[in-house]
Amino acid sequence: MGRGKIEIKRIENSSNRQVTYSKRRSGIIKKAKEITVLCDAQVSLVIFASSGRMHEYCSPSTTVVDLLDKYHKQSGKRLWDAKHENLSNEIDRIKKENESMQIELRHLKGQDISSLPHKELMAIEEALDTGLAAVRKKQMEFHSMLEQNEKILDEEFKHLQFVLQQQEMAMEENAMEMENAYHQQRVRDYNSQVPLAFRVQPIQPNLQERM
Amino acid sequence: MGRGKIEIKRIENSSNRQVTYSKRRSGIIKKAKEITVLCDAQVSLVIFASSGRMHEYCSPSTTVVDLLDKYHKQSGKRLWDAKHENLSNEIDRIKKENESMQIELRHLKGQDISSLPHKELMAIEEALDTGLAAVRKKQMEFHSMLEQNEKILDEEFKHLQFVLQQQEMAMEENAMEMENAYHQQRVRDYNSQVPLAFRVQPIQPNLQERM
DNA sequence: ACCTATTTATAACT
DNA sequence: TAGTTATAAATAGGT
Repeated sequence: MGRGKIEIKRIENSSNRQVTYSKRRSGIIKKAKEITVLCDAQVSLVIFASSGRMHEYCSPSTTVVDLLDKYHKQSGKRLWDAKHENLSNEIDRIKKENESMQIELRHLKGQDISSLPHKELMAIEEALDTGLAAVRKKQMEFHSMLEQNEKILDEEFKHLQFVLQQQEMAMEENAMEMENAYHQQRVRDYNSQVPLAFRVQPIQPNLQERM
Repeated sequence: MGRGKIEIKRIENSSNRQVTYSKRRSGIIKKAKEITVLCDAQVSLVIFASSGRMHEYCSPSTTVVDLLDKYHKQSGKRLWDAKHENLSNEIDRIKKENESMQIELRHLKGQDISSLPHKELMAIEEALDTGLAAVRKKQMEFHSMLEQNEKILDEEFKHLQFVLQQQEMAMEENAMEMENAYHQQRVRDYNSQVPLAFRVQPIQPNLQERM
């Protein structure tokens, strides 16, 4: 299309070739843009001139990498290196695992079970029963542990109370003894002035030894 | 270029769009071929239709991978690495998700609950209770459906039995009538030779009518 | 899929 | 490298 028809073969004249290259390049890119808009297609186009200069076009809302990823999947060619492929496979694998776990979780929570075959329902019920039993057992253990703790604390408390009481008594006795000592001195002082027949006898003479 | 000018915007008519897509796609690919020959350029062209179908062109003596490698180098964009990194991140993300789901599943199954705080145990117990209730409800529904089915089948069976019985009776009656007819003929034959006083009277003369 | 009027791309030229 | 134009090529709409 032009002033003259040309054969499709390498243009020997280098400057002609260069001119044709840029004109046709922009033509192709224009057409690529048009087909993306008209037919909502996605296009990845990379052109290298013989000089090595590169031009690219990629339809909007995507990237060359994305398109090449799709290309990779569809063509089955090993565009990406092995590592890459491994990663992709791993992702797929994990995603599947994820999904099945999600389903299992939902089932255990009683969701999405409407269309389940009876056998599976039974299995789920059994799993739930088992789980519940285990959890309740744990709860019981926890509970009895609490009780145990309480018992121990209680005993400890009683023991402390006892010790405290003893200490108090000891102090009291001490005080009493001091008092006694003081008092007996006074008694002695007094007795020395009072006849023996009038002296008061203690009811429990050895009280301090017994406590 | 055509019978009419068209605006460059999405073609709403789907079949028109499809037709235009194939025409223009082959046009672009043709031009890509031409520019490679005329200007010895290298072209990598990948086109995806909105349907997902893919077409590609790659200039001869090279491959999409080679061109992408060049593209990769020239564009300076670290597409490869970026992609790689994305994949790795995705894997990490999913793995974490996976792990937490796995833990949750184990807990619901009553495993690894020893070191759980009491509050979480309670939550798990509640979840299990809820799930169990839902599953049991479903089971009940299933069961009552079975019963219903059984009832219906039972009734159907009884009905069939009844019909069968009727048919059998009808056949029996038929046979008896034939027998009777035959027998009476003989009786008549015989009676014609025997005096009236010796004839046998049937005990229930109208038996066939009553059945 | 083919046809063709018309639009578009572009070869040669400036 | 850019603009012009005659012409080839692509293609929109129809069959």
